[in-house]
Formats: sequence, C-alpha cells, structure tokens
Amino acid sequence: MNRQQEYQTDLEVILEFLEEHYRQESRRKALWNTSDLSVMSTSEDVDISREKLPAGEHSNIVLEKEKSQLQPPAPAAQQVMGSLAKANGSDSYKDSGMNCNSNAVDQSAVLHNAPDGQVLNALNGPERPLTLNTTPEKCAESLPSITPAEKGKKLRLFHFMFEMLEDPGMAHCVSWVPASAGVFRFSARHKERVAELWGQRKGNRMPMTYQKMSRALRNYARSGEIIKVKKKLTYQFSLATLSTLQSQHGVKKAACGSK
DNA sequence: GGAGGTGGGAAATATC
DNA sequence: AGATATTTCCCACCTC
Repeated sequence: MNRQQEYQTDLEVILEFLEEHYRQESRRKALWNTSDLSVMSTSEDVDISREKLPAGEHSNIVLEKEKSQLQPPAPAAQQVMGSLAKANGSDSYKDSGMNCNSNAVDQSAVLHNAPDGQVLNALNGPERPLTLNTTPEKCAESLPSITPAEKGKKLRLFHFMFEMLEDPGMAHCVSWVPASAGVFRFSARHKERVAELWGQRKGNRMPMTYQKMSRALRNYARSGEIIKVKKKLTYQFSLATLSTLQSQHGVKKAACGSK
C-alpha cells in the first residue's frame, strides 16, 4: 500500500466515523425530543440511511452538517482524525497488540473533547458518566461481578456485546442505532475486531471471526435473545434481554461510580 | 462474475 | 452423563 492509498484509507475511516457520529447524534437528539423509548420506531423506519441518498450527496450533506457541528473544528476534530488515523494506520493497532480497547483511552479523550460532550456508545445518552477506564477488561478487573457470566457462570456472547456497546471506546467497532431500542450495528471496517476480542475473552484456541461470531448471534434467534434485523451488520436485542442487561449494567455502573 | 453478508444444518467442543 | 452454549465448518443464496 503506498502513501496515497494509506491517506485514502484514513480519510475513508474518518468519513465513516463522522457519518456515523452525525447519524447517532441526530438520532439521539430526536430521541431526547420524544424522550420515550417505548414509542420509538424500529431501525427499519427511522434509519436515516445513506441508501436513501446518492452516496456523494449524502456525504456532502453530512460533511457540511458535520463541519458546522464541529465548529471550531480544531481540537476535537483533530483528535478524532489523529486517533482514527492511528487506529487505521497500517494495522498498527492490530499488529502491535494494541486493540480497540487500548484505543479506548485515546477515544475517550476524544469524546471528552467532543462538542457538547457527545457520547458515541451510550444508550443512556448524556447522563451516562464517561470515564477513562471503561474498557470491559479494566471494568471487569476492578469491579465486583454482577453479570451471570461474572458471577461464575459462563460469559455469554450477548453480555459481551452489551459490554462492547456500552463502551465508548468501542463505538467505531460496534454501536447502537440510537433511535431504535436495542438495535446495534457493526462497523464494516472494524467488525472483525469485535470478533477478535470475543475470541480473546473466551480464550479460544482459534481466532474468532465475524462470520463465526455472527453465526453465534444468529443462534440467539431461536431463544429470542437477539434477532437479526434485515439490515446489513445489524442486530437487535429483544426488549426483555435489553432490560435485563440494562438493569445489570446499571448495578455495575453504580459500583463503578462508587469506587 | 466476484466479494461480502446472510441463513442455517450439523458436528465438535467446552463448561456446568 | 446430559444439557447448554457456543464454535467450527460448510454450503447455498442474495445483494451490491
């Protein structure tokens, strides 16, 4: 890969990040306007997707809006660019053993500096405290166990997915589709990273891949814990599963805060 | 036509 | 030993 291609890749990542950021933020605002999760529509009918616009047009609109949102563009935007470029740069974050979670510190710093204190991966919106140590590993290390997995039972994939979704540092890998309860989407670029982390967490001998992980996610359709949304890379927690996870996470968060 | 995502059957494996 | 929850492999189909 030559330098120009590397820059191009960096720019693509940045563009994807900004688009996702804008989508999430605009949905979050819409959500706060309605302030009622129970009446929210599903991802199918509220997703302001790029499919509905010609790609170029969408990007331009998004970038224009994003530019105006990021005024002044300097510190936050530059840090976003820097972090993403670093994350993307020649797979360094992957090859060096530096994973998305290691990146979480950088990204959290970015989030702290983001306009309006915007939070990318927090279903609970702005009331969720953002800490620099929210990676699952760090949290698991420092907290009394509260999830079934952590109580001694086996860690289950949907718990892990929820952890990832609640971790702002993982927002560029997997994130909530904000205006839809329990709907989440993998990043096309970083989906494999989530799978890798899942494999590492389970201590699998073979490396986990997105394909294998998605097979496991599809298995949840039988038990109804997670269903596949008819949209690329998109899944949805059942309401029951979501409320259980949220209440468990609430306890954990309280424990985190009291430390 | 190829790549990537999806859907699902089936057997293997790990853990409780 | 049996149940459960993946994991792994594989194949077919679909969409872009």
